[in-house]
Amino acid sequence: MDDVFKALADESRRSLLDRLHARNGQTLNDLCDGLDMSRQAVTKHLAILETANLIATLKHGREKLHYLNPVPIHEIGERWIKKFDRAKLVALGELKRQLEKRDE
Amino acid sequence: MDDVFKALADESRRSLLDRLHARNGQTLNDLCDGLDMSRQAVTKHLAILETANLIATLKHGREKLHYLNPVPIHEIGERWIKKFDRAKLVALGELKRQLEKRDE
DNA sequence: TTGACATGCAACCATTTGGTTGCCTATTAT
DNA sequence: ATAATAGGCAACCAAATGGTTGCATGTCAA
Repeated sequence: MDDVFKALADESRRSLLDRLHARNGQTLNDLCDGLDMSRQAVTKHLAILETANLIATLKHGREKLHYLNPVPIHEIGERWIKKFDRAKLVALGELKRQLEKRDE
Repeated sequence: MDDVFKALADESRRSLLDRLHARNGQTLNDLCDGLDMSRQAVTKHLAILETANLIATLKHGREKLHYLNPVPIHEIGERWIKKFDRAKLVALGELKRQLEKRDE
């Protein structure tokens, strides 16, 4: 799971996932289009996403097709984010009131 | 939002959030307890979490109390993870079938 | 008021990260 | 057959990251 969080920490990688979400099965060159970085940089990002199991690839001739795997993202939602959903932000005023009590 | 993703990318920081989730309003020293790193390292992690608005702090005498703010985590769930929830992992067999079609 | 305690600040360090360039290999099209 | 196309590999680099240590400051208690 750490792999997934680390992979998601980079904006370029999140935008690659967005692109695949918009259109699945793109080649490396497709994914490079319009991006302000070298093909090799993109390759590295894709490798990190693949290691985190966020994308799966399939060779087809000289092309490599990239497919989004939404499962790990879903699991982060289920196993991590949901835990915090019940917690509510205690207003600062409320906090202060509690603190006053502590002193009595 | 990038701040939040980056803050969550580190296991130590996620576990600090977990600790606050278990018991809110802990001091720096509380949070250091049992952790295998210096107080200053923890301070830095907490600063990053605070910048990402994941925790709020309140000075109380010589102590600094740390409170979890679950809102940004919730927002990542709503604004980012939900988007991918509808996407389904296309089985590899399915993918291959699609590829065969491409060639015709 | 003086010592202990809770925290802050700054300099420093090794490793990781995100990027580059140059060249190599494999597949396709002419 | 040959050139163009798609991608892979490796070396290198600067900056960010996660950690350390040493010292300073502010607050509480004896």
